[in-house]
Amino acid sequence: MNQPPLIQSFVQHFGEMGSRWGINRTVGQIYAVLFIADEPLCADDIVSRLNISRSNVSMGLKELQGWNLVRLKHVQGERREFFTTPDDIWVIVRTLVEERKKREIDPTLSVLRELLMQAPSNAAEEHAQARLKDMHEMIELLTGWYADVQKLETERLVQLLTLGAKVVKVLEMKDRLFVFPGGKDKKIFTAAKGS
Amino acid sequence: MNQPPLIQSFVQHFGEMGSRWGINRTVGQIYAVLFIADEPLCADDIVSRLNISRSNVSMGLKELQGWNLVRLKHVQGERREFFTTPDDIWVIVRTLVEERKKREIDPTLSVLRELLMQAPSNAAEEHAQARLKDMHEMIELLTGWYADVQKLETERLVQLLTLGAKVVKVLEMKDRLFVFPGGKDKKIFTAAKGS
DNA sequence: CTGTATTTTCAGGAATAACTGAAAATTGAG
DNA sequence: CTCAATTTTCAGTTATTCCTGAAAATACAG
Repeated sequence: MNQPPLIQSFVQHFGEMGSRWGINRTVGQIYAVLFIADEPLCADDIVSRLNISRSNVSMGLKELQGWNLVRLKHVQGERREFFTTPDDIWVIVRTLVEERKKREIDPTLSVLRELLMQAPSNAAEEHAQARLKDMHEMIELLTGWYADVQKLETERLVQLLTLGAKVVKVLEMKDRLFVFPGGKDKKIFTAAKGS
Repeated sequence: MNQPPLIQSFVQHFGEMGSRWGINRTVGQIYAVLFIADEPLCADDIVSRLNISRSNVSMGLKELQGWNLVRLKHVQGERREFFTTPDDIWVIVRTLVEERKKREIDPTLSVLRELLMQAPSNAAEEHAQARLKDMHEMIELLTGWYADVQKLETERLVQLLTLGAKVVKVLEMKDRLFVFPGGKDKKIFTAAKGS
């Protein structure tokens, strides 16, 4: 089936990017087709849009489901299975980040933890371990921050992103304040002198 | 050359992760060897540590240099070239993020911009474009935030990461304050009532 | 339960990517 | 400039990943 040129370009681009994203061309294209479709698609819809074999689509969909990037959606009166991507782009981003973290970071984190448990047996290992420690601390900090931010509602998250580095200004401001705790939701703030 | 078991494990792990990170096993191992070494290494050092061909090392180093992940370091009285990774882990993280953004996000951003310039020619394209717009806005927000945060000194960055989502608390606090601008570095803050 | 629609699996072939050794190119000491 | 040390290139080989069609498995209407 011939697609409008806009969709065509988008799908083709996602295919080309696929390899850089750790999936293959076809899987990237399948995702793009689902993402841009205005309704759930069944496997055969994808076959006709991409000119690839039915079995390839089956495998691609399975991989995308493994990433939690596509969802099964049953269509009234249809026996076949239909697939969609979430409407909310932020749900998609969250899933993508979560899954990439799971595949690209968590295994390394766990190896680093193991290796740091071992006692170094000579000078070379000692230096190596110091290096691993640096890497480990960095990843812990990053993943800790991520775990924290991930919990935010999307509205808050977007707010934070919009603020960008300006948030640091707010932090600096906070540093200059004296905080007198007066209960959980009742604090008194007063300006401090100097910077 | 036989490496201590700790280093061996680390290098092997980086090799295994390589494919998930968009580089191949060998390149991952070369990087690991350089990262963990306590001094600059020349190509032959890497050959002997990894048992791969000299030409493979040459290609791997070239790729890593293309990522700005390894640096050339000349050693006193040596004709051969030596390589290192930066000592500062945050320099490494910054480079990694920058390069991945360049490869994995920027091309898509530019395609999205192009496609959004075109006028949709029918209903299908109209829906598609709305979808692309969502994606585009999300990426712009994310990359804008990144561009901003990237400029921070490492100390500030770490501070921000350590704070995690608590930064939102600070934001909420700020919201409850009345701000009377009194010059660039001189503001007066006073507590507001209610939430 | 039967038979058909649909999906999944998988062995074999096609396409890509990775690796090597040999040869060419480059570098720099003398 | 010469020449040996060193690095890079690249054609051919090997290894890996991707894709397909056919067959098996599954799902479900009747």
